[in-house]
Amino acid sequence: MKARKIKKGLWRPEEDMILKQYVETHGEGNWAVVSHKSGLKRGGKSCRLRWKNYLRPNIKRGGMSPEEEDLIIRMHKLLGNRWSLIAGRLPGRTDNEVKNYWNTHLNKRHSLHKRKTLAANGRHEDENISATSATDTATEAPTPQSIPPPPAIHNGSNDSDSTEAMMMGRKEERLEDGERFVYGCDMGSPLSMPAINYSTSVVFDEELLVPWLDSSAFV
DNA sequence: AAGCATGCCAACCGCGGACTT
DNA sequence: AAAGTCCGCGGTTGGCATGCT
Repeated sequence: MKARKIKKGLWRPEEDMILKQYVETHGEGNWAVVSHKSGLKRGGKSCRLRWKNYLRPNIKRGGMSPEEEDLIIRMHKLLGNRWSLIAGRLPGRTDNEVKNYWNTHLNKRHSLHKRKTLAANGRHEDENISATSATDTATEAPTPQSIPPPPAIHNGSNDSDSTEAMMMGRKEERLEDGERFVYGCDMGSPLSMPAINYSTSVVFDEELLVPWLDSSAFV
């Protein structure tokens, strides 16, 4: 069969217009078909990315507000590099934007703060980390009262959480019993179990956390 | 003014999971 | 059940803009 030549690199305004018009007319989904039928010489993945990150309605561009920044920091502390999950809590922001913002602004700031804190406390950085997680760069203490409590009772019928539940349940973050996550974290969140020292770790049930994250209370 | 270094961000790549045949 | 395809994710790279020497 004849392989189409795939164009790469920056998108031109004409290409944006074509893709936008096509998606608005035919809808999202099946990006391989979109790229073919719209006449764009782009791969399906490229079309999808461009639409999702730039052309979609309600995309928010520009600098992050302090509130957004704070939310990113706190979410990253909880979730690690789950950019799509974090972006889901920031209306109009994309995972790519959140990821870039973290890598260019917050990550640097945090490692600096981390070094200062460790030097001041004179303790080992891995101390009190109870389980493997992707939160290796997150150490700064957020404002405890700003995080809403998780739901008290698990709603078992909430199947809209399946995607996040699947992601949250990735094996590398599961403990031996497969039931709970324990993240090294020094935040004083209501998530913490009463018996646990707030300054050392946060413990929560996956089944509780996922619907909680999915609730609008966090936005 | 020119060359180099650094910062930033858009886009690509590879992988894994879900879905379809 | 197996193979193929699609989709979405996180990591990484390329290139432009800006600052510094």
